[in-house]
Amino acid sequence: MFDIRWIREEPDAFDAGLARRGLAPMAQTLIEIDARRRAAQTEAQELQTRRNELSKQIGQAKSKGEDASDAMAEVARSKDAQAEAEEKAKAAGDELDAALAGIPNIPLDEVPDGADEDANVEIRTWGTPASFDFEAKEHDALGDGLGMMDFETAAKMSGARFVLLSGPLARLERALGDFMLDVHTREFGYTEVSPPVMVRDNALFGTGQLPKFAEDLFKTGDGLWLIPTAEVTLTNIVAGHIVEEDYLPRRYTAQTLSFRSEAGASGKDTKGMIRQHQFMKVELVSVTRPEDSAAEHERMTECAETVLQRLELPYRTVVLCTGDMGFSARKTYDIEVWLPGQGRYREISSCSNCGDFQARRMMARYRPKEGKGTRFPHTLNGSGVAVGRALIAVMENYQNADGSITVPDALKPYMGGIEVIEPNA
RNA sequence: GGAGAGGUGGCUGAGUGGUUUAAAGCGGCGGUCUUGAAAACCGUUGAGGGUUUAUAGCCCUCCGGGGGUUCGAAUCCCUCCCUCUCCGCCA
Repeated sequence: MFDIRWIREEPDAFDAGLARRGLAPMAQTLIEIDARRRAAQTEAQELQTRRNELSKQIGQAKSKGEDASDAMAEVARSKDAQAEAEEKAKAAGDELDAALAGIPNIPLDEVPDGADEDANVEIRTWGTPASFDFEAKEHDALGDGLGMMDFETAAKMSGARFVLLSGPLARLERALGDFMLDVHTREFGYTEVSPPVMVRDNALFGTGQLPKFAEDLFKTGDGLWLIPTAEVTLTNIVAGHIVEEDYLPRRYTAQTLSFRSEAGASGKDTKGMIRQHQFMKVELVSVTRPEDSAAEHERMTECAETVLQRLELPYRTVVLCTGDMGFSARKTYDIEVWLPGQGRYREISSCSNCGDFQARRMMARYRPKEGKGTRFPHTLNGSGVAVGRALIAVMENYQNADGSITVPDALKPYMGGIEVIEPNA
């Protein structure tokens, strides 16, 4: 959400930012609505000032037993005009808010321009894709061979895009989540959180999923939404609060299920568990002072990369171009893990700096040590990492010729003595 | 689901229609004292918006959200939301 005062002062910069997102200029329209709003508001306020004076006079006159009918008559006459001005101001304000709520964040200068993922820029790679002396299989073939990844049974009760894991493979998913939480809490200072996974409209408005992306979400009969990512709940921890500057930075992590309707993805990744309606994810959220968010963004991305390094999974990190970034982000790094079965890199984490875009929407503020008033902090979120996709990556990278999966060293403490996952007899 | 009690400034918490501008405490900030710190004492300290070159003034709004009564509402009425307590049900 943008500050209309900033748009008023820098309309060209605002429109230039929109253009990089492929959007038409809006500054002039917004400024016109805002001008209407302010004119009506000023008028209403002036009438209110007069009314306040008169009410005071009436009170004084009455207490002395004097006649106040002239003042009362004047108040009565101005009532309609004031109500009309107030109504106009509110209508224009609502119109302005609705327009602003649908405008995405503007990319930082260093973000590469581009229409889609083909214009993303690789900034580093880590590890070397292993070469197998047999034909590497995809995770769903491996899972089927193990007898521990069952799409049919899941489909019977839930439909497409669900899976049922069992035995050591189910445990491997649990081990991955535990391992990731341990890394982030013990080594990187994140506070572990166990948040709700159902939220109200206002929480999703705060992080930017609403009002524009309702179709990507699941909604319950009671009007609650299932979170598409724990970014929603972790970021909304600070919603509506004014905190002291010393409180920042805040760093939260949580392992939760995420729910996505995948409305726009029909026909995409229909095979396997790459794209599910429900998946486990460890999420990282940071709330920082504005001047710290760029460094925090790098740090957060390193936290996510550390998970893959410990698991010895080759990956590359890319910076998303303007056309591939999410609604609330001003800059995003994607981490893509190497999948030998698919023979390509696939997204396993996305780390975004949202600037003050979300903080404004959820009225999260802090009180600076120096100077007056309050400021909006910056919010960042990143997967640290997607547990479901990490499971896939481990399976494909640690597969053996006989279809078994070697447990990565980093996960052995979490697997209760299981070192190799063997097919069910 | 039934009954009841509440939602007040960064936090706790007074205040039931008019001597406007919400008491007090805590916290924060400044100062006195001290070699320094703590304690004590004194002072100060809300948010959003309009106007404006202005983080100066002046003005408006804000006591959960919305609506109403009144010349005037934290205070009265309606409605919605939320929190808490007891009962019922229940992982």
